[in-house]
Amino acid sequence: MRSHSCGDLRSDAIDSTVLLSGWVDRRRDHGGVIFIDLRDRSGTVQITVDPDLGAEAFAVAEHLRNETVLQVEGRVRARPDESRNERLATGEVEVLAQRLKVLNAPSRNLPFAVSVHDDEQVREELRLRHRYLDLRRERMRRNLSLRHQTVQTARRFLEDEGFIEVETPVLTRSTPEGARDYLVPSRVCGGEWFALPQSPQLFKQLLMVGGLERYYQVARCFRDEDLRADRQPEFTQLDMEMSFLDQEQILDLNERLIARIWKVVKGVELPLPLPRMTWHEAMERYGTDRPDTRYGMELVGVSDIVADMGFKVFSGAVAAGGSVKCITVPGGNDKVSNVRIKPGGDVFSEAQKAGAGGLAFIRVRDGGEIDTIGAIKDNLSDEKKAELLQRTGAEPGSLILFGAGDTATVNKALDRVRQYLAKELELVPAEAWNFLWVVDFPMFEFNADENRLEALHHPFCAANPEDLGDDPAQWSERLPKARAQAYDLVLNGLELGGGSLRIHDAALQNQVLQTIGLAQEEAQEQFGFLLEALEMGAPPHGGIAFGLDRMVMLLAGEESIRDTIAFPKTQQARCLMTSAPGGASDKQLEELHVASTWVEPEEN
RNA sequence: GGGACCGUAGUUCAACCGGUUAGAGCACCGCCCUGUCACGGCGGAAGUUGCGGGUUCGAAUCCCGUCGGUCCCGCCA
Repeated sequence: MRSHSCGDLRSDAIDSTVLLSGWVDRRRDHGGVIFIDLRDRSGTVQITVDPDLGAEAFAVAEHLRNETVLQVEGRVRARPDESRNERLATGEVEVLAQRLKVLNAPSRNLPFAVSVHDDEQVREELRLRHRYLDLRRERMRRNLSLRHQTVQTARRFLEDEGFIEVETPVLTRSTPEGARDYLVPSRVCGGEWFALPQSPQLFKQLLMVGGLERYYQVARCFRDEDLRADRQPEFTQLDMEMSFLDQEQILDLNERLIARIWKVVKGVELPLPLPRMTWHEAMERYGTDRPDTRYGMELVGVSDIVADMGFKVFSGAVAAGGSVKCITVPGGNDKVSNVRIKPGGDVFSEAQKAGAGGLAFIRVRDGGEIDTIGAIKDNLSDEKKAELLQRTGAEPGSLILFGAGDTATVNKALDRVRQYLAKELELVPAEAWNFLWVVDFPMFEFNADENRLEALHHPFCAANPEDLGDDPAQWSERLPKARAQAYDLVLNGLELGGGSLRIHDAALQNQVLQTIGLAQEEAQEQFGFLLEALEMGAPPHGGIAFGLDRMVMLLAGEESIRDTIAFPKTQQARCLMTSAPGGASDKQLEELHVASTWVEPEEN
C-alpha cells in the first residue's frame, strides 16, 4: 500500500517514485494546480497535482475533502526555491502526483476538525466521544508516542539491570485497606467475587519469595474512587520489586532509571543523585509530603514567638497544641490586596477549601514597619516583631500570611495558598524539573475517626532498624513511633512514585498488623497466603511503583492524564465512545448469581 | 454526597441591562483562480440556543429542575 511514510521524505528522495497512503490533512485548490497535505503517523508532505501531468488524478483531487483516506503514486521533486516551507519537516520536497486513489472518503461532516488551529480548543466531550478522530490529531499522536518511548526506555533499562517482566492476575481478591474495589462476580464459584487489583503489591512480594529477584511490570491498576484530572478508575503503574538491595541501592537504581527516561524522552540531563528530604522536614517547610521546590515562599513556624501574645487566634492555637505558621509573599503588598485575603476573596477561599477559618496577615512597610490589624500590632513587642521579620526574611513590600490552628490544618491551608499564589503570581519557573526523594516517612498515622493507628503507606513497609531495635520484646512499644524505610519520588510538587523496603519477617509482620488493630483471623482471611509465604524463607526485598500516566503527563506538559491515555473515562467513570458501563441481561445476571438492587429514579 | 464553571449552526466563538429576522471564522455545497502551505475571491445552505418547566407582552439571556462535560472538596493503603 505504500513505499514510504509521508513525514520521512527529504531531499535525498528526490527523483524517486513513491507510493504513499494517508489522510488528506488540507487541500489548497488554485484552479490550475492543487496542493494536498497528505498526513500519516510520521507527519505531513505536500502533494502537488498538475492537470498537465494527468487529467485523471486532477479530477480526483478536485473533489477531495479533508480526512479522505488517499493513496498517492508520484515522483519526489525539489520544491522551487521560493516555495520551500521551513515549518514543515518535509518542506524541501513535494510529491508530484501521477495517480490518486481514494481508499475511503468520509461520508458525513466530521464532529470536529482533525487539522485545527492551535488556539482553537475542541470540547473534550466531543474528543472523547470520537476518540479515534482525536487520536489522529498531532497532540494525541505526540502524547501516545511519548508514552511508548517512556515505556520502551524503562523496559530497556530494566532489561539491562537484570529485571524480568512478569504479569500478575487481574482477577484476584480484595486487598486490605485502601480504595474501593471493582468487583467481578464469579459464575463458577457462586456468591463469590473477584476484585480487580488496586496494585500488584502482594503478588510482587510473592514473586520475591518465589526467587525472581528482580521483577517489573507495566501494570494496570483499578480503584473505584471519584475521579480527578490526575485520577482514572484504571491507570497504569510501572511496578518494580527487587531482592537483596538496601534502600540506598534501590534509590540509586531508580534515579538512574528516571534520568535515562528524561534523557531519552526530553533530552534533559538530570544531575544525580537527586535531592532528598525527610518527611518531617517536608512537612515543616512545605506543609506537605510532596513539596514543590521550584519556588520559595516556604512555611515558617512562629508558634514560639506568638505563644504568649494577646491575640487569641494565635496564642489560643498554640495553647491547644496546634501551631502558627506563615508564608512570606515577596512583593505581596502590591500584588495581593486585602480584599483577596478577606472572606469572599480568592486567597481566602483557597485557605478555606483546605479547612482553615481564614488568614491573618501582616504587610511589611518601609523601615520594617508593620501594617496589620490592631489585635496583632498592639500585642507584638518590638523584640518579637524584629524576630518575626528576621525569621521570615520579610523585606519591605512583603506580605506575610498566617495560618493558626491544629498543625495538620495549618500545613494543609498554607501549602494550598502557597501553591495557589505561586501560580497566580507566576513564580513557577517554566521548564524546571525539580525532583525530590522524600524519605523517612512515619510507619503509622493516627486515624481520629476510627481511633486507631493506620499504615501511612501500606502495612507491609519495613521499619527503620535503628528505630525498631534488635529486641522483639520492645517492638510493640517502639513500632508505633518508628520511621518506615519508605520513599516517594516527587516531581514539581506531584507524587511520581513511591515504595518501600518490605517486611520479610513473619513475626514483625504480625506485630505491624497488630499495631494497626487488624485481628489475626482477619489478616489470615485476607492475606494469609502472604504471611504463610513469609515463613518459608522470604528474602529481604523492596520495591517501588511509578504512576506512568502522571509521568507521561508531566513529560508531555499536559494537565490531565486523560491526554496520555488512548481511551480514558469521564469524571463519571463512563466511556463516552463505547457508552460503558452498560446493562446486563437477566440471563447473564442469573448465571452470575447476581440480582441488581438498582431502582431507576422516578421521572418528573 | 457537596461546591463552582460550562453547554448557541458540523465546529470554535459572539449576541450589552430581557426586545423584534440569533451573527462571524473554519468546515460543507456551487462558481472562479497555476506555487500555495491557516492560499485567495464571489455566492449558498446550515439553528427546537442540551432537555423540561416557570416568570414575562416578550427568554439564548432571569428562576427552578434535569442530563452531559470540566475543576475542586469529601474520597483516593
